[in-house]
Amino acid sequence: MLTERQRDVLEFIQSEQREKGITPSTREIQHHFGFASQTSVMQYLGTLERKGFLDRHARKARALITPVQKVRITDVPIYGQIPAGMATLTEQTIEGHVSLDTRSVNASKNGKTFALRVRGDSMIDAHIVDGDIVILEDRKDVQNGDIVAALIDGETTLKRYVMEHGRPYLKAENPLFPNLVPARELRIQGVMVSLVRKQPPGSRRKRS
Amino acid sequence: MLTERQRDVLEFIQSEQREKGITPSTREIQHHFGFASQTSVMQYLGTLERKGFLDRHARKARALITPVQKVRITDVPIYGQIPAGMATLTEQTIEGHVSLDTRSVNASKNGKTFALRVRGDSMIDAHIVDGDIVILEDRKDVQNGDIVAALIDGETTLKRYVMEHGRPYLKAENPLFPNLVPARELRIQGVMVSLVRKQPPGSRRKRS
DNA sequence: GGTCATTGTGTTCATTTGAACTTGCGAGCA
DNA sequence: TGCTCGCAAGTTCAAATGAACACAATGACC
Repeated sequence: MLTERQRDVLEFIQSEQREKGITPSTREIQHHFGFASQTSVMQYLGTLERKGFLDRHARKARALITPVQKVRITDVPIYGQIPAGMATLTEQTIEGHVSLDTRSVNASKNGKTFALRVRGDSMIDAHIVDGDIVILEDRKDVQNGDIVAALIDGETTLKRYVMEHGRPYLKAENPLFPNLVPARELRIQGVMVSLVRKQPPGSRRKRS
Repeated sequence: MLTERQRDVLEFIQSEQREKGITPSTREIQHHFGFASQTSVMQYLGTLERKGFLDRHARKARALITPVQKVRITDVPIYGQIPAGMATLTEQTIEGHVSLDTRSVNASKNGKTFALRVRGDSMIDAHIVDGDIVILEDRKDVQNGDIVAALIDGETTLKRYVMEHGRPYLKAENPLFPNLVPARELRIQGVMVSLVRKQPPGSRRKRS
């Protein structure tokens, strides 16, 4: 898709953005590669834009936008507890944010992505422990075996969604916790797509 | 710390960065607030910089750096395998990147941060499974009980660092794996600070 | 009353910066 | 052979942009 040289230019732009926090100007790119003219740079930028690796704001300074900042990084709100409906999610219930790049999250564009802080060890056998932050997506197509956040008795719990004999139930991944068979409807708030765990150095984590 | 007006300016800059991907110029800030002169903007920028809410690259266009992009988000390289010395880490051995915000990672500024993809189930009892990405920091102060990446026989392995009777050894968190007592020196490449797991929906993950 | 930080206006300047035009070279292709 | 495409040099322009200088109003604090 890109020639080697074109990739070099793109990577230089991205690394400058990461390291200095600002986009390089055409002349800075020129000098880095030792070009005697800016025209070369202009051509690379034009090509990269045409191929979709770059967005430019015409006539503005340092106005290059690479997928690094535009597509990849998502700011995900962490909720302590999810109330009844997704509609009632407000800024108030947000505990904090995690920023992750889209690829490491597997997030699709359509669904709303959010995060929950895990409390308790009911999913310990799925290697999800107390304090972990699970990233979920509000999607419709729940599949058998997915780990989901569901609303049971006004509380949000994380369980595995299991379909058996045509009827779904929620399975805790810990023999000490009971499975939940929904009385009427099952309200799925999100499907787990990713997990983030802080590991404070120096504090030994208990083993199960 | 900041006056209301100063906060307004800072928030405008940050929201432009998030939405458009580029930093506003002084004139854009000026027009947004309806100032008749750029000098007002210059004063705000000066104040914000003095108070530490902003970094500026003098004489460069759109070169404002706010904590949004500078402090919070770190781009962490993922290595498949770490060769002998940290010095030999090059772009070539990088498998990809994860972007995380500094807070969720607990990363300190001094140490180099990097990531490793976990292979095998030797840390299963610490709830680290095959395919997980562990974020590590290259630091000197390894403490008893930390999970570390260490170099053993030319291979990088993830183990728990345990100090016993004044002598350190590496403990696998899986009864099926042996502990490693270093013959001579123990080469710690990094201390685990965080973990990221992708959970592909629809594919049921095996339990231990 | 005096000092200081904050918030402004009005104006001017030098630099930075994106962009356009022309020319040249070599590789691959019909 | 002629054609396109990637890569690059050389030159020039106009717009975008940060920065400086002088002046002024307001409110807090002593």
